[in-house]
Amino acid sequence: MKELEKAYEPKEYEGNIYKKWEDSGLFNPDVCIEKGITKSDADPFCIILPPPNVTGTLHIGHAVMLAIEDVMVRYHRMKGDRTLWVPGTDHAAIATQEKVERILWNEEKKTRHDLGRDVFLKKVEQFAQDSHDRIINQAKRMGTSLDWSREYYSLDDTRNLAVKTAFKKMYDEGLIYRGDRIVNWDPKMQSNVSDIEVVRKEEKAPFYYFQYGPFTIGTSRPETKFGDKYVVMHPEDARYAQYKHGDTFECEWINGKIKATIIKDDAVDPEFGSGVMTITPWHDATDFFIAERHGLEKKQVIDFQGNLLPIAEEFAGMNILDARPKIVEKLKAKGLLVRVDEEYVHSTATNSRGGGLIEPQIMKQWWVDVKKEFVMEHSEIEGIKKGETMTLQKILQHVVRAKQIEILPERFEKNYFNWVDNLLDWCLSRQLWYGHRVPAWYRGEELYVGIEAPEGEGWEQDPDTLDTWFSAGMFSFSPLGWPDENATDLQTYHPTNVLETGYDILTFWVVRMILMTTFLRGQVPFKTVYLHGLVRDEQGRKMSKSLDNIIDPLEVSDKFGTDAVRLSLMVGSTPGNDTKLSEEKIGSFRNFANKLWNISRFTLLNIEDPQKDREYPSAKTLADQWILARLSQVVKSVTEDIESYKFSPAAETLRDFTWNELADWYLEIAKIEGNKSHILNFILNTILKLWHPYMPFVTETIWQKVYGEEEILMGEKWPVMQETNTAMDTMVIMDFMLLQNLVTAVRSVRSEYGVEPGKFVSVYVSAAEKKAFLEKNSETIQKLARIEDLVIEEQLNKPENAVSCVESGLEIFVDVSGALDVEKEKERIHKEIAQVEPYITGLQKKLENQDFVSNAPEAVVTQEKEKLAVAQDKLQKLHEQLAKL
RNA sequence: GGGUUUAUAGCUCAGUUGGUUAGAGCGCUACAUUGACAUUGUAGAGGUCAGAGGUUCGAAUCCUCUUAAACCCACCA
Repeated sequence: MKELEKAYEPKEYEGNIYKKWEDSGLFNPDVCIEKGITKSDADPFCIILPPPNVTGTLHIGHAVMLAIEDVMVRYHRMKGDRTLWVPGTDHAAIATQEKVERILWNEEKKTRHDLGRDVFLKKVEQFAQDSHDRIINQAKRMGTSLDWSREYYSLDDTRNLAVKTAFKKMYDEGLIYRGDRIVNWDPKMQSNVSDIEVVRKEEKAPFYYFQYGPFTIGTSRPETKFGDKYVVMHPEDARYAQYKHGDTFECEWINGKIKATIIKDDAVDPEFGSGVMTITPWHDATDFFIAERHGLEKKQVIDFQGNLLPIAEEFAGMNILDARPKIVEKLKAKGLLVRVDEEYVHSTATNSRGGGLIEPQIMKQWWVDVKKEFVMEHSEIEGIKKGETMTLQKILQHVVRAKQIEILPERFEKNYFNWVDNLLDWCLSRQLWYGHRVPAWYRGEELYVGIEAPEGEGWEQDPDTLDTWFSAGMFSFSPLGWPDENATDLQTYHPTNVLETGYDILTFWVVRMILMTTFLRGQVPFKTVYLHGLVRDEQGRKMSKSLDNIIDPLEVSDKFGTDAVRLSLMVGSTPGNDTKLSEEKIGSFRNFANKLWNISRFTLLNIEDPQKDREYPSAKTLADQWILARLSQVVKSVTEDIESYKFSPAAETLRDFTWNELADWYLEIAKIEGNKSHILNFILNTILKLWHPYMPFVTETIWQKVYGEEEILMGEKWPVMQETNTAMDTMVIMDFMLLQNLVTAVRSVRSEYGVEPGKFVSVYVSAAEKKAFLEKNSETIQKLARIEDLVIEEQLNKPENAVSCVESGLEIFVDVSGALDVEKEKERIHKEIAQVEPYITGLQKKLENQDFVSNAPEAVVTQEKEKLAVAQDKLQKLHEQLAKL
């Protein structure tokens, strides 16, 4: 006979199990088809793993993503779908380059410019490779059933071809243009960054009011004011009605007299400050757009290092932060400083990577025009026809509004539309070195955009690289073989089924994926977006190095087992909401994994000849009928929950069934009734399959111990839902509940009277019409409740020295042999009466209410009547018992 | 300034379209333990569902307002 060790030790098995999965080839759907596990014409199910950045290691957030996706993938594979989960990593241009630059500075006090582009890139590549290897190992440790044969890197040759092809196609269509626009320049990083990469931080800074001709203007940035020669106010502002748009005046300013022009524009908030401002179009986005609207001159004041240009005269060459107080000093000396608000709070823009202070600059950059019209060349999108005129923005709005893409939870659609409805052109180019080069070449005034360098001498490639999200925008199809439109994977698996990712990158990534995919392929990238929440520490704080509250997924996997970690990340969390994680929580799932192990251990000791494919077992006893009825309900409910992305409820249903019903009741009864080999085999077989997506290691380990090492659970078929007689099941479940209630009632009395757990008692039951039923199950009841003599009659009198109670319509008398305490009993019965009486009164009132009786559905009224009858019966019996004391 | 979310037992959370005497896990209390499992079992205590109104025969659930916390967006000169 096979036997399991006493406790489940994850460390002993996890490594081998993963290797066995890998060796089996079953992560690859083609192998599943070859081996006959999946039918070649089965429905495809595909998820592209959101590729982790090669900036370091996987954190707990990655673990959530891996766990949820692995549940879906393992479920669909077992269900028989042609299931593909594609792994990859992302070069994360700015994040990776910043990290390597920081290391370079800390270790060698060198900048990237000291090394030069080629040498620096070699260093980044090495760093990326190391990170990649670490990440892959970590992902494997989490038990992920990713098809490693299809792994991609966002910067590899195939993806580079995809990027160049996409860029050219969008350029040829006029959707990509090169132009001078204001960008977020990071002088520290020496690159522009996109709006979403900028974080704003609140800061208290002096706010200065200066006299500017007849006006008072306010600013927290005096150093930008050298070139200011336009003064802007709201056209409706009555205070300044006397000034006309285009009027000019002379006034004294920082470095002498200037000529200023009056501009009326409704971008000015009359409530703010004096309602008048001067503008610096080169270094402020709002000002830039005002200048654009009125065709005003723009002048650069600050250079790309963050120092003042010659326009600042005596301040030229100074860093802006050093110059600021000196400029204020000078204006004060000239009598132009009106007042200073020292309590002013505003927010400053910094680069989310590296923390550099953003200085807006006007620069020539590459952009995606989201509002330009173009003709759809190809469309499989419902509601958009081939040949129809669209804009990128309109497509983005359409596909979600028309439910071509479902966002879960639904409320994030609001975020999506908030973003998409206010969409601005997308700045593609970065002055970074690590990334896809812009596929553009220049020769004098000539510009060429293409896949390869143009023919002829003297062409120079654009030194800039592309925003990481440009390549990431193609991740639903570039990992499947695009631009080869005939690639089998692309044909089979696109559009993919689910994009599962954190809600924090909805706008970063999801929007860009939809944009790129709909334009380039005329398809949506995925049908469903499932957004998980962030994992926080037990106090709800973000995990960070400085708080030292980081839970490392591998560390806790070592300690508690990977299955426990996976479960703890899924149970108790709902899509779009953050979850709190603690080691205690993980520990409780470690306990559960061990429980499942011991359930299996017990089962194994009680079955002869374990076989995995047996016909549906027949039930011999009530308990058998009950557990099978419950099992099929559980199969149904778990299947439906997983299908509808309710991963936590599915696991909770399973856990409650496994622990509270199977282990606590059925296995105990199996010990009494005996001879349950076939049915135990069937139940074990089914729950191992049901648990497999959540806890792949422990279930696979048990499976191989039970059925042999050549067997692989991950390739098994998902349990089928049995055709059941619902009415019968309900009756069986009700009957079993009566048995449970009786047993629990007796145990409760025993506990209350301090009857020693080992001691047997006598119990008398007035069972009315349930007499025959209870007699049939008397042995089970006796053993479960430690009853020596169990007397069951339709109606019997309370024996001497017995404690009585009423449960499910039964009157139960427990002989506590002399320990009966009449006062205590009176008190107990009074307490119960006090509980039932208001309940009855409530129900009576409800049923006397004509509005209720006429308005409520009949079923509800009937139900309430039944409740009342049961409660009244109970009350009556309680009174009788009281009288007999 | 606009928007979103959260508020249910000491803690972490369930509670599907309004109809349960409001549930689970952890923790807590008492008792038990060499027979699958102390990573356990049995029994139990613990909640005016943030507050105030309203709709309804009926509200934890729908509406309005208030309070508290978290987050996102915005052209805070």
